[in-house]
Amino acid sequence: MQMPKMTALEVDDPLPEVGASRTKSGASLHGDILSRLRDYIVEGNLPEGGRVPERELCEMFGISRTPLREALKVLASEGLLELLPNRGARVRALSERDLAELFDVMGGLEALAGRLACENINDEEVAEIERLHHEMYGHYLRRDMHGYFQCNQLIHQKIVAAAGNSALSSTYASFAGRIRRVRYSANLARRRDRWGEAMREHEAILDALRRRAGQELSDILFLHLRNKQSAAVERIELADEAVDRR
Amino acid sequence: MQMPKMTALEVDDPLPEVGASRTKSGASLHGDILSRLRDYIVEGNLPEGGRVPERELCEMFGISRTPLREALKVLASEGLLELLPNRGARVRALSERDLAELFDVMGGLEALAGRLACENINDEEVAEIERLHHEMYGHYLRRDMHGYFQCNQLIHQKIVAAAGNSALSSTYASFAGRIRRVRYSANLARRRDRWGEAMREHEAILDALRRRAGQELSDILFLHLRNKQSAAVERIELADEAVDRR
DNA sequence: AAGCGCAATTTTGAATGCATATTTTTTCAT
DNA sequence: ATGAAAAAATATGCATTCAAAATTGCGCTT
Repeated sequence: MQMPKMTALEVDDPLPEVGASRTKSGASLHGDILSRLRDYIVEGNLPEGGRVPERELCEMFGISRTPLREALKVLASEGLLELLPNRGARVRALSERDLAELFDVMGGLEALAGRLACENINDEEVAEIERLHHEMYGHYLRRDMHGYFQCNQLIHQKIVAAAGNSALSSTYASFAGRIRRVRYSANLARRRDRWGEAMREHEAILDALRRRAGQELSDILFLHLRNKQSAAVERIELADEAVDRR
Repeated sequence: MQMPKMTALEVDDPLPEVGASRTKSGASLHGDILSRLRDYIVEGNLPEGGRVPERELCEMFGISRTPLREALKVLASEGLLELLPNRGARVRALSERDLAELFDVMGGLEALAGRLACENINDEEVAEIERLHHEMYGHYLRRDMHGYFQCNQLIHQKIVAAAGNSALSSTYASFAGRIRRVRYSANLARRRDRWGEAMREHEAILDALRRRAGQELSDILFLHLRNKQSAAVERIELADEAVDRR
């Protein structure tokens, strides 16, 4: 019923095709499957440390094992999965330490982004970030966590984009994805006293950016991420105690 | 001796098995092929921008196309290759700008490494780097480019290792590989006047490390890489004029 | 009834096969 | 002879197949 007849024009849609809607309009089938599977995992649809069901996924995406397995190897090299010899792929479980490491790397990448952004950014881009900053401040005052979070992410993304370095951008995106998977299960940085602190850090970020003070911005961003890290790791610890671990 | 023969006892060795000697003792065939192929490409055995001969490589490694193609996808995601739809893989040609971007990211990663190293490094590790530094200085005085280069690399590697962050280490290694491929064709940073400057920068690096001045070290390292970048890019420009490009 | 061993089933890793797309070669008209 | 068109050869992408490993199920022993 949903086994794709190998070649010829097959138009039947095997299943609702998970993630088919917002897929980065696929070039090749491989690339298509890759991003769809990545999204599927990042969004936490597979249990932490759980086996990756090759057969099911093939049926879900309506493809054979070959392109799926190619995607698995790539996702493993990205750090989202781990491959056990003769035992297939698992969703990589992140220890507290792993998470701390990832945050530090994110911090390093953002620090770099900040420095480069100061070299390259133009006034409009700064104005745009400024706008987002004030919008975020509004959310902060209204205690709108969700809106705040969204602006926050956007600001960080804008800074990375303003760095104008594609190698940096893609590396950053990859790490963001790895961390995001965790974020889905345990929503981060909800500590009340952390919030005000974060807001103040963002003031400093904007200020340094306005002055194009690259080195300073670099430093603030790293420390900002360090603080995010502490908040996040605390959060995970709590979550780990509530649920059970591994 | 170390090739786990897959199916029936097929003992015939199609070809000398490139890179079989120093392979990272293969866990799976996939991982084995992956690192062997990566080394093969990084060492510049395939022409820049040239087609990757699937068939030949299969014969060379004595495997079928499936694991090879898996490796190709991974190497493409690492940025070493690019995949053209229906036209296979090409060795990714790095423009001047690409190279500058890669150096900047390396700089950002080393800056991070320096900062983290200052938090974690112990006295023995500092002593080891100090030893390497002095050895390197000896090479500098004797104008021994090769020895200098080797010590230099080792120092940078030691700093990254001292950061004690595995995510950082593997990302760093990946970028180093991408840049190294270029380094093989055009040996970098041979400008005479640059050499003394680099040596002075290394003095500052060691000094900051001794004082565990993370922020300072971070900054020095980024700028150090920036200067390396300029030297390298100049070098490439010259090489590009001599040969022909793309 | 719990533990153990062995066969059946499932899953994994990799080779092979096949249809399509691309590249090269040949043919033919100008 | 030159260039376009057609045909052959080749390469690519993906499906399928197959052998080995792992997992499961079942009967047997204790």
